[in-house]
Amino acid sequence: MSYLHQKIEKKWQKIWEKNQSHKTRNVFKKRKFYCLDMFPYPSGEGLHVGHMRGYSYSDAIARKKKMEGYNVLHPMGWDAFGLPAENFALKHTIHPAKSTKKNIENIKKQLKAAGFMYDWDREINSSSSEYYKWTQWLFLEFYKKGLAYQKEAPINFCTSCKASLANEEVIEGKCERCGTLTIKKNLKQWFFKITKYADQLVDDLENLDWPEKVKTMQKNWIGRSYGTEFFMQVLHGEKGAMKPEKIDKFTCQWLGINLDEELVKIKIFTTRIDTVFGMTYAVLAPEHPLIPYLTTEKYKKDVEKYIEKIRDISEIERMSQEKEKTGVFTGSYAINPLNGNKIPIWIADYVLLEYGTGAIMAVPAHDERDFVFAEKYGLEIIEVIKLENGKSSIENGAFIEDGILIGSGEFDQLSSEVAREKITQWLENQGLGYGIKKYKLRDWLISRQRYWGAPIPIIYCNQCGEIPAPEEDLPIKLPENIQNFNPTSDGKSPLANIDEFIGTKCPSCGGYAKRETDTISQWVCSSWYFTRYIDSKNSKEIFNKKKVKHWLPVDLYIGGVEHAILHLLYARFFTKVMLDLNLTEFSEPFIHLFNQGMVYYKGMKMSKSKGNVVNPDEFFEKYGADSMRIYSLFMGPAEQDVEWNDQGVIGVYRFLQKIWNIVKKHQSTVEQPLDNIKKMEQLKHSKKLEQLMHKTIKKVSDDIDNFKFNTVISCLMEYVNKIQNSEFRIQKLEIEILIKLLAPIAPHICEELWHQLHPEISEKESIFNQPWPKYDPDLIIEEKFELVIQINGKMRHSIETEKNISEIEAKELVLKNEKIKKWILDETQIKKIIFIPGRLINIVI
RNA sequence: GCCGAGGUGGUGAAAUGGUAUACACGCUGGACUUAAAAUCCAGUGGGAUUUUCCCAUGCGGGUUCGAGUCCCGCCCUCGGCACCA
Repeated sequence: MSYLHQKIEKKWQKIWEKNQSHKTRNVFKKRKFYCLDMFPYPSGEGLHVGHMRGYSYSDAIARKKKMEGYNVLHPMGWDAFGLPAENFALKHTIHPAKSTKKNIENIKKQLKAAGFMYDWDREINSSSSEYYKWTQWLFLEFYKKGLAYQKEAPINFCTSCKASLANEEVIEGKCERCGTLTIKKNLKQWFFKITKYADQLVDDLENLDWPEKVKTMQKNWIGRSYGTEFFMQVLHGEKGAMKPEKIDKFTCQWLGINLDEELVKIKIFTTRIDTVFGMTYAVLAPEHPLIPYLTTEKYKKDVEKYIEKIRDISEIERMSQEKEKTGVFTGSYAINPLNGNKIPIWIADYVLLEYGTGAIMAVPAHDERDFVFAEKYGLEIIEVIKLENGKSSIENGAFIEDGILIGSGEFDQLSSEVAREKITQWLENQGLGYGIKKYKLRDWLISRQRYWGAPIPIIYCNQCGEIPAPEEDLPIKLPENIQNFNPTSDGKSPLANIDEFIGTKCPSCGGYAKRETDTISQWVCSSWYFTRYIDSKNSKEIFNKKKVKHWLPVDLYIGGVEHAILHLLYARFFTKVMLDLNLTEFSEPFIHLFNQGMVYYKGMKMSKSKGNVVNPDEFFEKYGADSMRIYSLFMGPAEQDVEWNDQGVIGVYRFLQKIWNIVKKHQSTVEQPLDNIKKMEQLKHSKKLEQLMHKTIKKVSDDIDNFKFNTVISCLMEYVNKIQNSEFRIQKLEIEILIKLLAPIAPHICEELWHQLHPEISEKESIFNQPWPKYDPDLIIEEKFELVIQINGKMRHSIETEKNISEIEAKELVLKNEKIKKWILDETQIKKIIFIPGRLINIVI
C-alpha cells in the first residue's frame, strides 16, 4: 500500500478533534509552555505559504515541548478589526462583519487542513463584542489613570482612505496601505501616553531574548538621547522686532517663557553642549511661535515670504536629504550665555519643530548640517574641538566626534565627555539650563475616524462635559445594521451620521448626551490579546488573574519582523500599564521572540497586492500538509528570507514516501534464521546503526531547540537513507525513534505509522503523548575515526584508526604510509608536525 | 549618510579555525515499461597531461601549520532608520 496522504491527514484531523487532543487544561502542577503565533487578520485571500511557514515553526516547537512533558498552550485567533479588514469589505461592497466571518471560516479551514495543534476552544476574535468589551474596558482604565487623553493635533490624513493615520502607518510621507501622499490635518484626537513609559521601554529591552535587530529598531524608534536645555536672551535688531498678534498661554508654557518679561528668550536643546563655544548662529524651525517676536521690520518681508514658501513644500520634499538647506535671517541676535558672544538668529527648514525645542544652536565646525548651511550663507565657522593628538579637526569639513576642547575658556583641555557634564553644571548653577533626556517617541494616536473598530467609550454632555461611559454599559456596541459605513471626506467617523448610536443619557446628570464617534485603532486590540487566550470566555472580568499569573508571560512568540516596532512596542507598553493597574504580575509580555524570514516568490515578497501569492491549498491536495510543512522548514534557515520553489516540495514528498516504505517493509519481512557468520555481521551492523540513531537524536533535539529546522530535516534524511540501504533487518526501535523525531514537523504520517507499528493501542493514544527520545552520550562516542593527513595544510589522504591514537603512534602510522611517502622524499624535510587528537595530522615540509 | 543581515555549484543551501560543496531540487545516462508517469541505479563545481594533480566560498591584503569561518581595506545585494540638534 502506498502513502495516501489525503486519507491519512483527514483521518487523524478528525480523530484529534473528536478526542480533543489539542485542548489545553489549566493544570498548574505541570511545567507550562506558552507558544504563540502573531494572530492574523482575516484577509479575503486566505493564508499563503509565507504564513504557513511561521505557523509550522511554532507548531513544531509546541509539539516537541508537549512530548517533553510540558503543558503546552498554543492558541489562535483573529485580528479582525481595523483598516485591512475594512478596506477589504469596502472593496467588495460587503459588510465587514460578514466578510470577516467568511474569511475567518476559510482561514480556519486552511489551518485545520495543515493540522496545527491549536486549542480552538480558546479562539478569540478582536471584532466580537465579547472581546472588544474588554478593549473598551482597558481604554477606561487608561483614561482613569490619565494615560488616555484628547488633544487637537496635526495628524496624518490619507485623502484616499479618508482616514487619519498613526505616524507608524505613514511610510516616506505616503499612506502605508494605498501609497497616497498624506496631508496634515488638524483634528481632535485620542492619544495614549506611551511616552510616560519611554525609559522603561528602552531599559527593559536588555533582558529580553529577542533578535538584536528588533531590539535596536525599538531603541532607535524610542530614540532616547541625553542632552542639555538652556536659554539664550535675545537682542532685538536695530529697529525693534515685530509685535506678535497673539501668543497663547500654552505656547508660552511650551517655550518656557513669561510674556511679561521685557526680554525674550529662546530655548535650545543640544546633545553637544561641549561645542557651545563654537556656536556662531542659532536657528528656529519655520513654524516656531517666537518668530513674530524676533523678526525685525527690515527683514519682515523676507521672513514672511520664506515661511510661505516652506508651507507650500510637501513634507517628504522637506525631509529629503538631497534637498538643499534654505534659510533666512530674522534681524535679531542672541547672546551665547557661555561667552557673551552676539550671534544672529536664523530661520531654516532643516530644523524641525517637533523635536527638542524647535530651536538649535548652530556649531558649523562640529555639525555637518550646520557646516553646509554656514558655508552657503557665509556664516562664521569656529573650531572648538581638536583631535586627541592636538591637531586641527576640521580640515575636511565638520568634525562631529568627541575630542579635546579649545577656545572654550575655563573648559579648555577637557574631553568632550567631561565638558558636557561641567558646562551643564555651570548652566544649572547660573539658572540658565539643565541636563535633560529627550525622545523621538511621540504619544500614540489611537483614535480612528472609521467604522470598523471598537467605539471609544466616552460621552459628551453639554452640562457635565467629557465623561467616561459607565463600566456596566460596556460593551458600547458598534451598530451593525447600517448601510453606509464608508469613511467620510470631512474627517468624521461614519458613526457620526447614526443618530441612534450618538444619542445617549448622561451618566452624571441624566440629560441628553452624545457619544464619541471615533473608534479605537486595531493596534490597541492586538496589544493585549495574548492575555485573553488564558480566559477567552470570561464575561465577568478581562481575565482571571491567577490563571494569567500561571501562563504568562509568553514563552515563545513567533511572527514576521514587520511588527518589530509597532505591535511589539505597543504590546510591551500595555503590559507595563496592566502591571501598574495591578491586573498582572509581569513586566514583559514575550520572553523569547522569533522572527521567521519572509517567503519570496518570483523575486518579490509574497503579498496579495503584488499578486505573487502561492496558495497552500493545492499543495495540500497534491502532496499533503506534512510535505508542505516539512518543505517550508527545509527551504532555508528559519530567520532568513527564502525563495519559494514549486519543485522543491517533491523532495520531501519522496522522503515521506521512503519512510512509509521502510515501515511497510519492516512489517512484511519476517526475521530469518541466520548462521553464525551472518549473526556476527548483523550484530556489528546493528551496533553501527544504534550509534547513528543516538547521534541523530542528539542532532535533531539540539537543532530544533536552536530553530535550525533545515538541518533537522537533512539529518533525518541522512538517517533514512542509511537505514533504507541496510541489508539487514532494522530494529523496530530504530524506526520508532525516527517517527518520533519527525512527528513535530510531520504529525499526520507519524501518528499513522505509530499506530501501524502498535496495532494494539487505541485511537485515543497518540505519538504526541510519547516521551521525546533521549540519547545515550556514551553511545555517540566513536571508537574509530578517519585521521585526516595533511601536507602543508592540504588534505592528501586519510586512514581509519583508533579514536584515542597518540601523537607518536599517529606519526609512525602516517610516515610509513605509502601514499604519504610519495610526498616526503626525505624525512629531514619535515619542519613541523601538528597533531590534533581525534581529527587530523598536518605535516609541514 | 548611519545601523543591521548577507554574498559558497545550474538552483535552495551545509560546514565547533581542521576532509569545502552535506541534504535536497534540477540536469545527464541507464534499468523497469508497448509508452509515459512513478520508482530504482550511476554521474553531476571548473580545469588538466584523469590510478593523480591544479584552481575555486564577492574583490585585495593580513594572522595561522591550516581561513568560507578571525583581522584590515574595498565592491555588491537586501532590510531598517534617516536634517532627531
